[in-house]
Amino acid sequence: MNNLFRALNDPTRRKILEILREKDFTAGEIADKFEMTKPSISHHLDLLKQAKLVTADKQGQFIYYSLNTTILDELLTWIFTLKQP
Amino acid sequence: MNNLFRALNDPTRRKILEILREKDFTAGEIADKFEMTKPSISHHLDLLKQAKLVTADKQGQFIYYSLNTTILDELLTWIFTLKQP
DNA sequence: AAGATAATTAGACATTTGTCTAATTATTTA
DNA sequence: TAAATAATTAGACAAATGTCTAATTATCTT
Repeated sequence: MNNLFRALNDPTRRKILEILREKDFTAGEIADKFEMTKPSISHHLDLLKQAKLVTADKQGQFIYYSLNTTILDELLTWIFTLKQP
Repeated sequence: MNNLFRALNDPTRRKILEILREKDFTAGEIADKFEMTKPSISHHLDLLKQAKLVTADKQGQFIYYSLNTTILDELLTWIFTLKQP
């Protein structure tokens, strides 16, 4: 859970997740959507990967990133438990 | 949302929320459940309050803290949107 | 009114985090 | 095979974070 909360605790990373909701993108395509250097985005992608919120699929020299929402079920359960009377 | 994610991104604060799920506690009672100084817990409670995850109710020299889960609805909506195909 | 108790605020300090530039690795293409 | 392209890794650095001790504020009790 620690990695998950850490990954979500940054607006850039949350935006990346929202972008990947539409479809898969390469690291470069994602970086193009931000006013930030590629290494910074690469680092954010790494944290998202550590949290298993995204998966990376290398195709030639490109790396496609996909959203993985199943890991969020853990978070949903935690929230629901907290909300339970 | 920033304050919310920030507040949740710490194991001590998440534990405090879980403790408050049972019933309201004073700051001192909460602090007693951790191996950490009172000022540190006070600081965590402040961040939780900033995120509106808890409310504080002063009764005499005691301050009772209560869980507020309604603020989590915002987070639930965000997660569900992300999960939506 | 003085001392005791509950809690916060202030300030210091080490660790973590987010960003950058420069360098490196891997792949494609001329 | 050399140059170009995509992406990451390495290392530096400022800002944010979590913890502590000491001091302060507010309330209660004798």
